[in-house]
Amino acid sequence: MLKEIIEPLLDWYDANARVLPWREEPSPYRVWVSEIMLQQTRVEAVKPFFDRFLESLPGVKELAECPQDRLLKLWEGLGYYNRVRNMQNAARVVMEKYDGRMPENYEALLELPGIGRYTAGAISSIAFGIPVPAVDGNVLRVMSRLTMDEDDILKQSVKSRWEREIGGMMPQDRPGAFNQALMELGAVVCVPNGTAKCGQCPLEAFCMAREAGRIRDFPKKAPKKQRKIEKRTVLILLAGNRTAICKRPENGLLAGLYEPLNLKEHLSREQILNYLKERHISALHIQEAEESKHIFSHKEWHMAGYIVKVEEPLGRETDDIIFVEREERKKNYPIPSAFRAYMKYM
DNA sequence: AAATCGGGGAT
DNA sequence: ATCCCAGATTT
Repeated sequence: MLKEIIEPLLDWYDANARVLPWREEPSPYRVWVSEIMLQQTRVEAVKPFFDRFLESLPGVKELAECPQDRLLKLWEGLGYYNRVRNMQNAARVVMEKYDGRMPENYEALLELPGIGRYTAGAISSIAFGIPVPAVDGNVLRVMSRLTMDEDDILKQSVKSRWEREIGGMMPQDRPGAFNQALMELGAVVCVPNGTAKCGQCPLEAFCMAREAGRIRDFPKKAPKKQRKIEKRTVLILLAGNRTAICKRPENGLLAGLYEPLNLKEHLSREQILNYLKERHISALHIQEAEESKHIFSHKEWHMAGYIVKVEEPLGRETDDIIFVEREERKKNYPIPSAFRAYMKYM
């Protein structure tokens, strides 16, 4: 019976829970921010961002009122930037609809932008003590191994089934600890890729995959499709001590962030000159920089870089291009990691 | 149901 | 190189 895992799991968690910034004082806002940051992102990656974010935006009101550039700058390098844009939209709803206080209710949390079933369950259980499940990738891996479940954990139907299963066995007195214990076990003991540390697992005696010596065979996952390769041409425009950056569109990849000129395909010097001429930018000199590859989850950019010295623009702007000094750029403009190779020129 | 959306660390 | 992460939203 699966319910037998509850007590040994909670005992293990009490003795082994990691000390994490968001566990010190699990207020609804702090739990919310941590859960959004932790979506598809490891604990170690989130650590440097969490305290800085909380210090800069200590509450729902500050988050709701924060200018977008400053908000994205706090998220710069974390990835999946719509997470923080959605969270700000949710903060504005919380201000207007709930008088600035997070709703103490799973269904109401689920309605907020950026909060899905997992995050609503995590906030409900950890911050409010509501006995609802929080099923993430860790939990699915642990459960699939415990029961040798052959189903593909990427399927929504399988996640729903485990939510129902776990929802029916929540310890009513410690739902937050139980959810975190399952995730913690998956994160530090029942780790992916067949390297599980079964000797340290409090559930070893209950684990069917362990008994069968088949930990490596679980969880089952459908193979993922190949990434698309996109050729890009990146132009580092230098005008005196200023460089050119452009704001990306409000939707889609890297929405709202800034970047150097980033053009489709690999362009010849002639094509580059034509492009600049059409935008009334006088190029004085073009120098090849290194090529660079950046891998996203579903596509790759193969970038050819050029350093282009241009005449000082009369005003500050040409079209949507802004010329800024290095220190101002570093302080105020969020730029994706994809351009890391070229930042030394800017 | 499938595609989109980042980045980095482990293997 | 491949995997995968305290997932959500859009198509």
